Amino acid sequence: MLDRPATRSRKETRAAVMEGLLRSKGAFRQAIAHDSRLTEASVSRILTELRSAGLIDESRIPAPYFGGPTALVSLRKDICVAGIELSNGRLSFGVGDLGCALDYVERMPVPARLAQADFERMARVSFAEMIAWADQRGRVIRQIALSLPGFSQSDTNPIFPWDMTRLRDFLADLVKPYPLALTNSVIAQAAFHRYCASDVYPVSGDHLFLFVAHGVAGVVVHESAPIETFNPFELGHMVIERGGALCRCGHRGCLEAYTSLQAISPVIGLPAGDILRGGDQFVATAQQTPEQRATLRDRLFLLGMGIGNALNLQPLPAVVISGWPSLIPEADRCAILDGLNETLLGGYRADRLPLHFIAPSIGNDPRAAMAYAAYSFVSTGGQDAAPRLSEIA
Amino acid sequence: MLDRPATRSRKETRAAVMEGLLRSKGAFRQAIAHDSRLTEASVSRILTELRSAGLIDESRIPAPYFGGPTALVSLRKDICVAGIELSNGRLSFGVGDLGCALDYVERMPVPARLAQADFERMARVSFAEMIAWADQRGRVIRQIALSLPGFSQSDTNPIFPWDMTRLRDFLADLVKPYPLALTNSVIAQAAFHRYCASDVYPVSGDHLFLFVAHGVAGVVVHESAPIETFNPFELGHMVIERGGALCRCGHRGCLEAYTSLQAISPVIGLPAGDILRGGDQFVATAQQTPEQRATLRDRLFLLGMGIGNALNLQPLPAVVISGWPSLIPEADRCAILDGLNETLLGGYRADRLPLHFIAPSIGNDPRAAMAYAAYSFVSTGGQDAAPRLSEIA
DNA sequence: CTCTATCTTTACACAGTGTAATTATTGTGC
DNA sequence: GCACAATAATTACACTGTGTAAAGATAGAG
Repeated sequence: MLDRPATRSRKETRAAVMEGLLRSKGAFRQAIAHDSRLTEASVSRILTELRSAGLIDESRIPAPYFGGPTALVSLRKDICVAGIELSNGRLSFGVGDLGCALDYVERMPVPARLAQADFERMARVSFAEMIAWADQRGRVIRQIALSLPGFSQSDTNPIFPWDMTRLRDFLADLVKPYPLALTNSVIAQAAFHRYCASDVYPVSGDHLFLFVAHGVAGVVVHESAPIETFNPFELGHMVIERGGALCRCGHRGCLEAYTSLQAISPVIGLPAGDILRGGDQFVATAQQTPEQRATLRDRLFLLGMGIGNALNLQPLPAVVISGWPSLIPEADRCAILDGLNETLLGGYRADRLPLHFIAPSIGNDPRAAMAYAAYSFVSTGGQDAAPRLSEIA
Repeated sequence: MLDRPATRSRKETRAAVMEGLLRSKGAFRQAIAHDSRLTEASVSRILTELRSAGLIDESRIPAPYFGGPTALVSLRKDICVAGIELSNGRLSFGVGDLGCALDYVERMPVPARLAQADFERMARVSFAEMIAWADQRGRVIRQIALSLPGFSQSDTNPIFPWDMTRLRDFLADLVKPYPLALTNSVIAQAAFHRYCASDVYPVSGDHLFLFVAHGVAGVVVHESAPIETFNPFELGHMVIERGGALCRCGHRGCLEAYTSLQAISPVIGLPAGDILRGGDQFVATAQQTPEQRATLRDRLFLLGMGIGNALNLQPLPAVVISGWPSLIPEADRCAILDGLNETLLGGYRADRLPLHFIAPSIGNDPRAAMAYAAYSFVSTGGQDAAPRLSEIA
């Protein structure tokens, strides 16, 4: 849109360069200049700043061609971020570097309806342990991120009906003096896919990302937009069957009442908590009765309807689905396409709407939150989070 | 979000100042500085530029208080824009100033399914007439806007299934050398309400704007966002009744199949084209049978469901509805609330979601397109559109 | 007609970045 | 091992946009 990019503040430019490095996991100056829309002269200035701030590494490598570049610029591996994640029945704490390494992790099972007071109690203990671990090793946590299912700026969380003011106060007190970013689980997953698992992610352009688990959460991924601007939404509470099945939200006919883990648990014949645990193995549909398989297909059809309705409001060229549908054999999974075909304006056509299934990122927690922390850190240009220990040195 | 506003290009700054003047219809320097986030010194510089470009008027008025300002700054009334609008069964051409005055207008009835070739034929003639009118009076059209129902950047128009490349080529050739902006009817209406009828508009913050006529179109109005970034969507093709009534799009159960003008025409007992024509008078429901009224209420209930589903994906603090539901007595209209209550997560509560009905802006055409043209003009900072006639003088 | 409160403009400084000239780096050929 | 060449990386300079602060203009009060 911008004919000539408007000048940015130094912080914004640093953030742009660092964000590019986070995405690419190391780049030559030419590529940096291109990605961040700067001249190489400006890149040089910015890198000089980042170098003296101890934020980048310049590893000498043999030149790729005659006279070519020899310094591969990357974010320093010893920059440390932490993630806290509440998802899929677990509360997880983790510490690692900007490259998604997980050097410390603690995971605890929590009930599906975790009370705010219980969360606070657990968080207080585990957070202290995590900080103690980092302090013992002299590792300075530069940014912390907490991801919550259902979180949004509007502070009305359908998953965890907590008092958000109280939560913010609690967290501010808890993490002080560390900078904290609060975000939605789906956005954190988007950050994970963008910054940590970008090489295995099936789509590169704009798309709809859906996570089907206890709820049906979605986010519109705009490739060029900053992750923090993404609008997460709960597709699960779209009413697709007037007067239909009772949902935990009190309404009837919500998508979630048909397609959440709880709803399909009896159909698949596994406890809700175990369905995703199996890793990226296919759910064994062979042992299901034809009736059960038909039911499963109908549920997937409804999911397709919900996706189609969502895409009618927000047309997008691709869809990525994570969660239990990814574990279903394709023969059954394609019921989603039928649902899409009956709702998506103009009908579903595989060539116009690529549909990708990726393994539910269970067992990765809290790496999604850590990826968001890494993003938050680079977004500040590495300036807000003062390295407290190194100040002493 | 921005701690300190990043510096803008001069064009952007000019655009910001002019956009503020278009919204406020005249302001003192203090207010301009505040609205456009500039110091008064910078405002002075920008106004000096705009003055020498012949874009603003500074009317001397008595100071409102001791030592107060005496120059009210406003956009010049003789700046001329044109709008072309295709909506509600009419193709309209209009010329006027930035203040929404309508100095020239031609309106022609068109069939609901206007063929692209027919549009081209009519447009060619009417456009020439409009230009002739302006030329005779020495009025220089600085910007033209065309608004189309269903238009979107994705170039898949469910209302007018035209070849968009052909349309763009046709228009580029037709309007040459005038600058042309192409937009969606709902966005044009949003521009109309923001810039021309802002004083009678019921909401000032972010909200969902819906227009229920031949289709059910919506747009999310972000108060602080530029209008061109708005994403219009066709709510009408959300499937709310699986296997329900057949819609013109080929699917079953679309909202439009229940709530479009065509769908309610037999219920109200008026031809579809006449329902909105009556102005802002209530549709006489007294002469309807109880069965008809019940049907109407059910249709409004479905509309409420569609709105609730849309708001679940994109939570917003208010809704504004324009179109035929605004003409229905409140006793029946409130069926929308019931539909909302059964879909909106957390249920409908009047204090949390103000719902406003405004008269369908029929008979205003093409003022919405002209408002968008005015917006497009100020967005360029008044620089792209060269005043051709005055160059001679 | 002068004074004064306030608006309005102008002079100056500074941040950010592109252009172009300068300096550094490293593999190649002898 | 050394000069050369090809390209990378840095630096000097200029320009844009805007804030600060001082100077200038305006109009009502007395």
